[in-house]
Amino acid sequence: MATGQGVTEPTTSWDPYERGCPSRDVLDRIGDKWTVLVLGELGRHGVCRYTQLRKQLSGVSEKMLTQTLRALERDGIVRRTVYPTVPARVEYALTPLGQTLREPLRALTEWSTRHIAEVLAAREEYDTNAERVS
Amino acid sequence: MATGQGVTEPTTSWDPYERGCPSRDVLDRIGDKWTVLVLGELGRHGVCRYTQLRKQLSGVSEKMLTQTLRALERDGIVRRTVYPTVPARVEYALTPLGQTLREPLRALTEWSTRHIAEVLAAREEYDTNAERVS
DNA sequence: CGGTATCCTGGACGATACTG
DNA sequence: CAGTATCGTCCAGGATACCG
Repeated sequence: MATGQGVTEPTTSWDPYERGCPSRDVLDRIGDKWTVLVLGELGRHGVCRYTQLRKQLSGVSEKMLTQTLRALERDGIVRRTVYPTVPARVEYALTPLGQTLREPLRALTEWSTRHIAEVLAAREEYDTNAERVS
Repeated sequence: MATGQGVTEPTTSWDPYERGCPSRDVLDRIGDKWTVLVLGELGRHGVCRYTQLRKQLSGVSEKMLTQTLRALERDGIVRRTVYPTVPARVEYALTPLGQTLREPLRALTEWSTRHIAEVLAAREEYDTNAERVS
């Protein structure tokens, strides 16, 4: 919704990837497999180390966890702090910008938990009717 | 964030795809390329015909538009009405459930437009520092 | 007008091995 | 401990052609 809002002529035809679209940028980031889960852990625990995150998000590969964290760091949403001990110790935390993302994500998560039952019911009905036809 | 909230033991290790996760379901849907844009059009115009949507979302292929609309219909978020005239006339609109999605999506869109400048600035700084290193 | 059907490609994602 | 490097797979998404 409202992807074109406040950008340029919302009522005119418009390719989201031609001009820069803020919502597209953000959705491309949070739409991937692990970003929201990582933000969730950082939101709950405040500060997390790499291995800690790996354990919380069981199933994430090292490659994807690193990639996700790097992307978030690059976007200024997560801060990465390296302590030059041996062995190295790295801590991840939300930046102030990252904190501001919590509320909109919470809204979306709340919608999900509140309405998932309706969605699943609709899905089942749709599939049932489809098989009546075939 | 909060992907595991209210599901099962948020503090325990957990693979988002093993058990059903409402947030994953929803993110998988709205994270794709066209869903949010389609919902935006339907939110603004109330009722849209197929070709109308195609023109608004320039760049969308027939396949993807149909696929996106079908998925939303299956989830009970969009209602599809066929008028058996010749040639056929099909109208799409948000269901009541779809209406409730507007607010959380609006929150996310507003975050995007409000903070995109900070994100882009962070990105540029990150890339600049990276190239200093290499 | 409002779609299906088919083929194809790039990139997201995962598995595994290795390293400062 | 916290990664990097490499390879392989799968599928979202696009191009094109055809249809009731």
